[in-house]
Amino acid sequence: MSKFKKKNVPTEAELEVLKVLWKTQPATVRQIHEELNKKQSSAYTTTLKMLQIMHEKGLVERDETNRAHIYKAIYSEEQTQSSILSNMITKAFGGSKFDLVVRALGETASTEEISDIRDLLDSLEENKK
Amino acid sequence: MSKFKKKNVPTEAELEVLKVLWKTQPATVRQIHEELNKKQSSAYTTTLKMLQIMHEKGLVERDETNRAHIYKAIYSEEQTQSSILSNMITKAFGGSKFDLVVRALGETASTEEISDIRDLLDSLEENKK
DNA sequence: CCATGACTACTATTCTTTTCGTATATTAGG
DNA sequence: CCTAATATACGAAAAGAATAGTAGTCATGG
Repeated sequence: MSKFKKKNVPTEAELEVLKVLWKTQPATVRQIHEELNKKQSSAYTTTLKMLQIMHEKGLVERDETNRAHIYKAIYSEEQTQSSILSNMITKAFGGSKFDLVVRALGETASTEEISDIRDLLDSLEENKK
Repeated sequence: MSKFKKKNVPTEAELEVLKVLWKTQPATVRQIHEELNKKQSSAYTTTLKMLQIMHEKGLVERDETNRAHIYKAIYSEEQTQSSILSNMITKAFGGSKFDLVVRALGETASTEEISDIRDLLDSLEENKK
């Protein structure tokens, strides 16, 4: 019986790294770094450090067989989005998932979006059968 | 014409303060502090400082007429939730509100929740007419 | 074989957020 | 009045996140 589930919510910079990983799974630091630098430049060691920290935290795993370690995200994008969401529901929506959806759809939902959501609900109920 | 809209996303500690304010609008630092301490204790000046910072940032306004300043949130809980959400949609959901809703409803939506959402969608379309 | 380039580890710096101590002013009770 | 309680302001320490520099190692092409 585990005491407290370690919160797996990545920080902002970590999320950027994860995005790259999700696109091109196992990857070396070098590859990840190049990809990140397309958006905004930083030192190679910054990316490296980031990966090392994420490894300690258990956000990524790596293959150390060769000199250049090869990284993979441990949690999928979907899983991560879910944990970000549930963290947020707790902190900013009084624990109510419904409130979050209301707020998200609330003001600016287009007619099209609305029917998309309807379809989603339909398929959710299907699966429940 | 304003250049860049200042992001109004409160930090975690700021959000805690805001929650108290939304419950018992205008309030003194003392009142806010007592309320916060029910959850977790901290120094009075910590709460004070928090409010001062939030004031500078334009998250709260205050009445300085009397010695004990009286604070009010500038943005409603709904507005704040919206900006937190849109911030998050940008950063973690590739800008897709739909994806966020999918993720939120995805796994654990109960039958009851689903029908609640349907009702919500109905009323959204009503308003659109 | 060895010099050069590329890799990891470690440490330090910077920036932001959060927390708190101290100084100073104001108010109210005895 | 004057002391004790309570405010604000200010500065700075502490904690967390992000960035970067340096040292040492490995591997490989010339």
